[in-house]
Amino acid sequence: MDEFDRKVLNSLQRNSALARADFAQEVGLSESQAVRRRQALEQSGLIRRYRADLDARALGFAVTAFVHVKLKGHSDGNARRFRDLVRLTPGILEAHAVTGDFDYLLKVCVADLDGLRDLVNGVLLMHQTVDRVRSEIALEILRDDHLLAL
Amino acid sequence: MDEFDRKVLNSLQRNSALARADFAQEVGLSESQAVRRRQALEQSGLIRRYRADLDARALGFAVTAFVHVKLKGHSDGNARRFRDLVRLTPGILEAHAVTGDFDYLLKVCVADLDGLRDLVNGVLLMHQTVDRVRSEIALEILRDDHLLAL
DNA sequence: AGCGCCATATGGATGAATTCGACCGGAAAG
DNA sequence: CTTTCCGGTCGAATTCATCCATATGGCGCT
Repeated sequence: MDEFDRKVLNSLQRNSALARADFAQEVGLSESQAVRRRQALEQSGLIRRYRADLDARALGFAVTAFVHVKLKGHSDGNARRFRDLVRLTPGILEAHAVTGDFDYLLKVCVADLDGLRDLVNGVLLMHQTVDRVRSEIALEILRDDHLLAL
Repeated sequence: MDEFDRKVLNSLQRNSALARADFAQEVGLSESQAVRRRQALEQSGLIRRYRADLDARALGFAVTAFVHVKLKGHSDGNARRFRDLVRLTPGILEAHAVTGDFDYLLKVCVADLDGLRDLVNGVLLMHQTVDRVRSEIALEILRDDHLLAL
């Protein structure tokens, strides 16, 4: 992990669709070497995958919200069941176990407030493991680039 | 936006590095048509960009946290200055204006707790516009695929 | 409904450009 | 001196951009 690897990762996390020549120039290496670096980083697992970043708003997902969740008990079984719920429920973009008054923080993206209600009241609160939730609706996205500060 | 477009977007948001042939098969169209659909969706802006998803943990970013921020006043100037701060500060992956007791919710990713302290105490709380913050540290990532439920 | 007509969608083909994978000789580092 | 890193080359595979012929789906008209 030297400066070139960082430049490779930085270039790819910003735009993985660059032509080889442009990519190599951005990295500051020859094509062959820049690509070798990239392949090594893919092989090592530091690059998890390549994905398309979609415009949620334009696709009709008007509501992004952050939902805090507190479980009823804290048994292993409850945690496992909630984990399965989170993994299988569409519309959940991220889910983290967090410190603080709540147990989990979910980032969700749905079509409208009805969708949020269905998710919160219909899915989360209906689940046996869930005690209570608190939702915060995203009014505006100031930044959403997921860029690691390499 | 028919079912094929949805399949194209779904395939790409999961894995944008598929070979053309595999991509077309996943979509259920011929190569030429599947690619035409993809190009149209790129052109329309529904596909914002292609990016590499990096393994933050393996890269030494051990701490992910969610930081609620409340501004001192709610003048336009304050909001604008805070927006600039957020845009320019490395380590902030997302920033949203949200409903609730706080004004903003930031997702940050830093090397360690010192890095979080530097960001919260050194950057955010030092800023003129910021009244108070509340940090929640991610103890575990249950889900992080950012998959829209197309 | 039946019929022609048009715009669009589709699958396939083509040659050009790009990417890939492997290789090579030289430079740099240990 | 040996290992690793680098830049460049080569042919093969893939992707790209374009074209073509057909198929499909409305749409107006009878």
